[in-house]
Amino acid sequence: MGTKSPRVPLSRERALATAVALADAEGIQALTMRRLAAELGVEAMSLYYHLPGKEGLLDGLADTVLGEIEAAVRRTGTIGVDEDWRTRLRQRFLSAREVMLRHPWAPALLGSRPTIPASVYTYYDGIVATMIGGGFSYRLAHRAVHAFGSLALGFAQEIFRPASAGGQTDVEVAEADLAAMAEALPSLAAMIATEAHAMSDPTLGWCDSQVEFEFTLDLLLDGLERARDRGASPHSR
Amino acid sequence: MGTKSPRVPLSRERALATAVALADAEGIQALTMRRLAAELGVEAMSLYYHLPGKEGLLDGLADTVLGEIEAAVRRTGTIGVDEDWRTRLRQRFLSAREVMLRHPWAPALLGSRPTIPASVYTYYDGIVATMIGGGFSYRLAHRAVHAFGSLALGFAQEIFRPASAGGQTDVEVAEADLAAMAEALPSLAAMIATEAHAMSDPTLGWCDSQVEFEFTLDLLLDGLERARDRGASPHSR
DNA sequence: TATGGTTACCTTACGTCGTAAGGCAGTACG
DNA sequence: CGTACTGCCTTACGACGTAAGGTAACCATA
Repeated sequence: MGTKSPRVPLSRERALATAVALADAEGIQALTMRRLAAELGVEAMSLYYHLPGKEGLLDGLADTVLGEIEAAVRRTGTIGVDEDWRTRLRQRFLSAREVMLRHPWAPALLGSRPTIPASVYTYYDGIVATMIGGGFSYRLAHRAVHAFGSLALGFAQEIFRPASAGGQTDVEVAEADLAAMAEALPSLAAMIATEAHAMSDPTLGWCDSQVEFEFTLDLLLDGLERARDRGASPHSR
Repeated sequence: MGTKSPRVPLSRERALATAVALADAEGIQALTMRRLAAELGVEAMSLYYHLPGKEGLLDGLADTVLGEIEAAVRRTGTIGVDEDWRTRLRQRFLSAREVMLRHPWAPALLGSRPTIPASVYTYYDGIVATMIGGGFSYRLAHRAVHAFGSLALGFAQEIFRPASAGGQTDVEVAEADLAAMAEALPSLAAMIATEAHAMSDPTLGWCDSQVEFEFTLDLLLDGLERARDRGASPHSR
């Protein structure tokens, strides 16, 4: 023992791991630069050599959580590869939920990032890939992504936001470097390309969130009505 | 002319209205006590005579937004009274969405309140009442409330939260003063009473969020599968 | 008309936050 | 043997929420 002098020399990874632990233990509001530094046996300003600032720390937290989710998905996924789309999606969402229950602050954090983290796109790429593999059209996969909403990652405000309130971000990401994302996010890129191409009115952008909202609404109302007429649970087949 | 001396003497209502306008115009992060006071031609500490503090201000904002929603619901609702449950729910959700689009900060605000505002319960009471009137069981109405999730008010983290992470709030509200809420929220109270009574394992509380989550998941997957097999939109009938 | 209390606003100040600016030891390499 | 760089530290600034207490206007009562 001898807790003086940083034997482990402090790094972005160590800082992020400690930040996750601190947020888990005492809530996200306890996660301040000074407090995190103290937890690491260090002064606040030292963190700035490994993190670009508080916002950068939060972005790193978001990526860390998404990484946990991907790891959990892969873990349960390896048991039965080549499952059908339905069990694959179920595994994905249930794994995500498990991780989110471990980190109750994570959904709000993801929803509060001013720009959507790349790891979130990766996550959605997996969803779209699964659906395309399950025989869904790109259009329906797109609608499904909206319909899942908060089931997927526990937050959902973006459904209400018309693509970052100004035709920025989403649309720009899509149109500007669609080619660049094609390799990292093949399914998502293909979906966006297809949807943008099929758009009747291109002035609206490739995604009319009002239409998606109503689609989801009808999907749920239909399902509930059917459940009412049958008696209890879903599982139509 | 003559901007000096408060001709309008400042009040909770004026403060809240100005706060909404400020958040709309410059984002929720611009809403500080000093800034809001300046907007009202007053010093920061003067606000404390009409509001209990920053948290109280945010609670007031939440209630204000919910009030706007209820007003919008009533406005569209008066056109065709005695509609069926489906159009009534559609009107409700679309009205809520309209209001949320006017106040993009509102979903995150609602999701961040440490205790759920009473006006939110009122809103959900209306949903349950409509569903019961539409021939749904209390059980199914309960599941529907979970399934709607972020469709209803644009936020959804509570689905991931096991009743405020400790068996507090929700359950306590339910069991402690269930009788007290019965008059203000008759449908919600009846639903909770019924569900709590039908609970097989009372140690879990009256609501197992994992079960609700999986119900919603299957509801969506069923609906999407049906949409895939048919070709396009929902509307089964 | 004088007086004491209440109301509504203000001033000052404290502790906490994120972080800019710069200091100062070690280590690495010419 | 410098000397430049790295990694951590100290100090300080402005903005935040708000506790404590001051002050001026109003208003009922004597």
